[in-house]
Amino acid sequence: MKQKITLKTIAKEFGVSTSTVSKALSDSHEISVETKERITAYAKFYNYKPNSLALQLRTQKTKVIGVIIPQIVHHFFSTVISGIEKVANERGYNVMICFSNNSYKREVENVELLASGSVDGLLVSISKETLENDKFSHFQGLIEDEIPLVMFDRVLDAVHCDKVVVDDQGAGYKATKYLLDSGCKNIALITTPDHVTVGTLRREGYERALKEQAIKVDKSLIAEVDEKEDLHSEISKVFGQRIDAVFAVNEIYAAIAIRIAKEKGLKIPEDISVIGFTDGLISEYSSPSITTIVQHGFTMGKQAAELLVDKIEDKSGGKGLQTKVISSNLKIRESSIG
Amino acid sequence: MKQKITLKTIAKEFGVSTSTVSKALSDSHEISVETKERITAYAKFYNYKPNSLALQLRTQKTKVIGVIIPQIVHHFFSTVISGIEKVANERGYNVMICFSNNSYKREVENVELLASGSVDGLLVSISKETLENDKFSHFQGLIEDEIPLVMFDRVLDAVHCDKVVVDDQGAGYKATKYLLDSGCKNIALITTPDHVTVGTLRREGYERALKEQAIKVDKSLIAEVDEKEDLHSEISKVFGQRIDAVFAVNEIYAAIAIRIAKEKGLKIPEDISVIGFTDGLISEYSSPSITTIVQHGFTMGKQAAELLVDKIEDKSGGKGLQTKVISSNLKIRESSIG
DNA sequence: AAAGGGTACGAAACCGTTTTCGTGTTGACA
DNA sequence: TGTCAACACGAAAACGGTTTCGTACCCTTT
Repeated sequence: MKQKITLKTIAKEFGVSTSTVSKALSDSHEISVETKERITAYAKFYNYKPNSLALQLRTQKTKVIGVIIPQIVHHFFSTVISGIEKVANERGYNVMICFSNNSYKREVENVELLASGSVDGLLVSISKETLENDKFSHFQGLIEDEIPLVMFDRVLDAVHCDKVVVDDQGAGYKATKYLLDSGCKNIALITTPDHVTVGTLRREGYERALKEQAIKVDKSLIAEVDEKEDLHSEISKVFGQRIDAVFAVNEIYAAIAIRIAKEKGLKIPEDISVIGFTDGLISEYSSPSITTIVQHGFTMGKQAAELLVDKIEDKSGGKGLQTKVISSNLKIRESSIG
Repeated sequence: MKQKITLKTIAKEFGVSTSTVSKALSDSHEISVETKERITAYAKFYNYKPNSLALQLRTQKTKVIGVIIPQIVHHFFSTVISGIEKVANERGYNVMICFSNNSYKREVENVELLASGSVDGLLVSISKETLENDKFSHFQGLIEDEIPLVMFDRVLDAVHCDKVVVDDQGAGYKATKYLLDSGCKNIALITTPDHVTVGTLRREGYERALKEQAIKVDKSLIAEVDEKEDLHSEISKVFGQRIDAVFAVNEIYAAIAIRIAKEKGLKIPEDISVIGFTDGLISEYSSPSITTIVQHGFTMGKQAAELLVDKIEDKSGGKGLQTKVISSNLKIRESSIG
């Protein structure tokens, strides 16, 4: 990198002090009009830009917000990031992104790195491993240092900070209720293992909707599928039962369910309805297109960022800790009976 | 944010100078063992972390690389980012991400922002608008300031910097050749308007493969579809012709082609083969799954980042400007005849 | 006793900027 | 002629580190 032009360079050029140059460039009344004109002209010509590091050191503000997410190659997280970037940009902040890769160790490293002065605040979605082990001392440290922190989507209840979450329970309820209302009786649920909070919540919603209509929860209709296993064969199991609908807790499970249904010669939605979660490209472009719960990742990102920036700029108005719940809604497509 | 603990704080506590503390913490031989022990113990207890801004100002290095991409909600770009982050992390760098939203203005703003001292180098994929207007003075500025710059995927030929691109022409050729070899005669091409370089290159590959087999390029089989238009009706047009294969330059176009084929009662791949570009989730999980050109976004991200970090650390070894070409390959699935 | 050499630490410069608090010069006014 | 304000600018501190270059002290050596 070439030696950049600094206040000192300019000062030397004009035989004045750096303070004079600084003031001239900020159009201070202390400097004569003539001097100001000469200096600004020179600065513009040589494309002078104040060194942001120096500014940051002085003001103790970096105008950067750090984001830690489990992974980026995931439609939902991309949309969240997109929302975060939008408000960050509007409010004059930049975004620094790190991935935990769902590993506890990487998450801790990232937190420490970002917290050591390079960001004004942190936006975090917890990694799966951290969720499983329920360790959170790295966040406790942030809170002691009073570094603004907002968690979103995958949160830790034990950490006292602002949060933005999806109403997963309500969403599970909505999806199941919709299937019941459209005449389905035997609804299979394809979910994740228990430790992933969101899966559990969606399941609770599912069970609540069934109970409300006095339908017993049939465990043989529920498949807990780990992402590492053979998805196709795991999901096939529930097709052994007599079912007329499938509620999958994510897009991919839904797509696989559709594939299996087709293989078994079932017509969608006539013989079986399928409903997914997360409104991504798969749901939109597969044929038949898939009815889903849309999660509003963009909204979630925006809200989380707003919350954080308010906190950083101390505009939260002493509201204390907030937890915002983003409600989701159903987007009805071809894989279910309207 | 709480007042953080600094060298000065510690120095005052022990009645020594900041230099002593600094040296003690870096285990300098100049400091007595006893003093070192007392100071490090204290520092550990109070969780002292050197302020990274101060370090950065002094060393003139931020250990951050800036990335500017058109959009994040896009499978290919997510994978690229993922690759970038991987090597950045391995080599001790952080990643700062900005989106141009395909707008020239935002791209310029982002470049200026990142270039004003907050990053050690820049990784850029050009926005569509910039590509259309062929304006690139903002990059010229970077080059004059000798700020390391690597462009990837969507690049500007006029800017002299390192580049990492996909072999789009070769990929177009490969896809077309494969279709021809499997017995298809009338291959429709669904591409983007001309100004998007990648679309043009893929088309060239398509035409080259046809010519090689002495087949005339039939313009009525080529649809130039803009993303803003009604994709379904635009793509429908080529189905008016007699075709036995479709080569789409992206996943979404391919998915829509499949949908149209189904609507027309055509069997895939018996009546018509479909091949896409970009190996995303749609291709993998739709049924039938879609044969695609896989682009190796992860590899691209890694290579781009390697190139950049080498440049930053001056390890490029005077190789001059490099352009790396990532070759793509075909992933055969259900939508075509193996 | 003078010279030499470790030992253990401090002073100060430096990175680039902003900002507070002088300070020298000029002109006006009493 | 002395006083005072206004003007235009400079010196220095501050942000938080690292690093170079002293230097005071003590012990050994000749």
